[in-house]
Amino acid sequence: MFSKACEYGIRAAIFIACQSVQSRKVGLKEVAKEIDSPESYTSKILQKLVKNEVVLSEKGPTGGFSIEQSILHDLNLEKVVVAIDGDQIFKGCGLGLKQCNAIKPCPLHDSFKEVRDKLQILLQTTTVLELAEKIEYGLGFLKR
Amino acid sequence: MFSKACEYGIRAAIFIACQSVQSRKVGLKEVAKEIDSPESYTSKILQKLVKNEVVLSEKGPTGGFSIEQSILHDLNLEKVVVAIDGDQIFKGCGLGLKQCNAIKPCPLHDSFKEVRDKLQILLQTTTVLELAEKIEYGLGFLKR
DNA sequence: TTAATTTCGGATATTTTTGTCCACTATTAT
DNA sequence: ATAATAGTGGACAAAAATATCCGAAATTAA
Repeated sequence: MFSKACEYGIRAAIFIACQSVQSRKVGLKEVAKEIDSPESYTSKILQKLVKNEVVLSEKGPTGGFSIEQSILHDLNLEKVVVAIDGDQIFKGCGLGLKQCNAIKPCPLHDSFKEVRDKLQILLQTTTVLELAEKIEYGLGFLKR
Repeated sequence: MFSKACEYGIRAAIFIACQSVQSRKVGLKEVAKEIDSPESYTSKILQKLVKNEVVLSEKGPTGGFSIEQSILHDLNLEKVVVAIDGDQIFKGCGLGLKQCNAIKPCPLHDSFKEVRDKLQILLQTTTVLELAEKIEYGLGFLKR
């Protein structure tokens, strides 16, 4: 469904959020360890999230990644996904046609659109903060 | 959502079905042309469909691909997708955890499962034949 | 039987995705 | 100032997905 990069990106965002609610910054090593992802690759993905202003980064000792409170309070999963994978997952044709719309649809267009839209709404209405809280309460896990 | 291979595979199955309802076999070249896919790669995908008994192939002149009537009448998209991409799309964790279930779920588990299940039901309840008919009636297209 | 045609299967090539490495810059504490 | 620390950015490597090629096997028609 999502690319590996996107999966790591979502997990990372949730973990950073967990720490940010406690005003703690986290380093790359800790992120990679806690979400069980390859460190160097995770670094690239975090850079994307920084560029897209989802995550904040600070260099130097005492540096690390965090999510600003103002951002954290309306950061949904869609923003994270789009920052990494783009929006093709919401717009692309299920059967891979370059163009596919109501006027000239693939034979699966209508019903596939329903699933796609449901996914998009799920991502729009799910916040990173809410998932971070699940982790805190031990109701969800980021590895294994 | 689906791999490129799977997209080609579904389109190919639909096109072959179109011809099979008229008791016509089709060659690789025609399939690739009509669904706008790379010929050699399509050949590999068709081999998979043959191995999985979705499609029938005959060698030699007058040979080609077809779908048996008996199979055509209860061939849903799920079978085609599983033949090519396997069932990970229905079972895999949205956030990429190796194991993710109700007992130890990722924080997105429940809501993601809904979307995944909706997709699976869509594929189970959609038949290749029904899509082929859409093509016949000009209500759907396999290229562009 | 021979020639033509069509799929099969293995080897190979290309492209994209995933993953690693390292020198560089910024920042902090001493 | 200096040394240590942490993210950045670019080059590179490995793996997977996508795509091509070609000889072999099967089948048909002449």
